Amino acid sequence: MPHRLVTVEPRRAFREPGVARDEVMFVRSGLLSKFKTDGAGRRQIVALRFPGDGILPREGEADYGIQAIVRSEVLVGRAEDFDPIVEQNPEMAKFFWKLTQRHNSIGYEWLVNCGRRDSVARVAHLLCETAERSGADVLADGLANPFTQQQIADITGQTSVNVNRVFADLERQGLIRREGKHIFFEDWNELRRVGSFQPGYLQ
Amino acid sequence: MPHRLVTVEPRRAFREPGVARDEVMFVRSGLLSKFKTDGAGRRQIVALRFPGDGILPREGEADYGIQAIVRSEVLVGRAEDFDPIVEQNPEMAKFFWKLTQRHNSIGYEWLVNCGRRDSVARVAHLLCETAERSGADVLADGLANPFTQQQIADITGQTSVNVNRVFADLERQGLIRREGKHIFFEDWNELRRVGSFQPGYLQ
DNA sequence: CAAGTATAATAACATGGATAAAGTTTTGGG
DNA sequence: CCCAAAACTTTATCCATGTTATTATACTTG
Repeated sequence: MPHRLVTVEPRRAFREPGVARDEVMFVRSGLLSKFKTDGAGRRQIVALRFPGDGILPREGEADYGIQAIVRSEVLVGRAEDFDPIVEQNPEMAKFFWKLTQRHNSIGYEWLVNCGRRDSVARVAHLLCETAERSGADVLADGLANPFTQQQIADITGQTSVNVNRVFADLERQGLIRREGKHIFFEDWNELRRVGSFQPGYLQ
Repeated sequence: MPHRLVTVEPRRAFREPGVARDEVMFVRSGLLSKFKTDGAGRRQIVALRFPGDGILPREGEADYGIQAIVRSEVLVGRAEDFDPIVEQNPEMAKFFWKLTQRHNSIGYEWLVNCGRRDSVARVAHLLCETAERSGADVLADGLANPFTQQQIADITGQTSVNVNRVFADLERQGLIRREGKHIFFEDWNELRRVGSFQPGYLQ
């Protein structure tokens, strides 16, 4: 399938919401976010795309924008090239179907996170999920936290001020330890408990 | 495709979360909800299924439960019968693909709703979305509100006490009028504005 | 029809996070 | 290497929403 490799820098939106798009994207390295804004312009990050994840085409204009969390390499192809491949290849179709279902499950869990958990639990849950999805051996090496506190706020539906408080809290409780942007999990089990993180939804 | 017609009563869970399922369902009439619970047992409704919507099978156990909002007629088939039909029929595949994308978009919008809007806006937004999805001529006839206030709380991530306050508020502001469970939209445009409801995401 | 249960409405009180403002540290582009 | 911009941190204040409780009303079901 014809495609080009694009390096996406964080800090500027890579794709704006509300613009017609007919692209397929695959994350090769880095981390992308999908975001929307409410009427008053406040941003909500609605999904993350790790390496191996794709951003599949939509008919009409996409209602979300795309922004890199860290510098990312993205393979970009055209929907018209992608669609027939999936149509003619049942294994492909199945693969993307499962991927979409996985993203769906994560979306449901995020809704529970925003709707029903307090701020500490939300951040704890996000840290656990990110640790799992990043594929690193977090117990040994910790997590190279890719997010700014504002981004964590945009994911968990809070303000950056409160995220800062929550981090201080988690550290004071001895659940995490921070060295710069690196996070070590001092008490993984307790962090999971606090965030009521049950990784089953990641399948 | 072989299937059976099931009448689902509200008030009891139709399917519990965390149980293996290999069913496809199609809503013929009524209204279903998908729900999850956080660690502390607090419920979050993560999706609604109106007539014409389907609930497609997942591999492994479903992490969500299903409960009817109102008495519903549901066609239930088996995943093993459904899958080959979709695989062999590109138009079918395309139809379900689009349906899934629509549900996805709605999920993103719900996340914005829970994460970034205040309680009045959340309820206003839900009312607008429900009015649109129900397909009724809401300007003329209003909406036969299918939800309890507790269910609205479970959708919008609040408590039922606060939902009650919000309804009183919307009524006092002259945006809606209630007669029993029926809601008349006295100022649809203002309600849309308050909920920052942009129906584009419904496609 | 009676009894039990869910829903709705309202009140009083508690509190988690928002908001605002300002200072400090880190980052990255030129 | 330096400077400007971004990110982080902290404090003070306040209000929107949670919590808990009570009562009235309307369903459901035996």
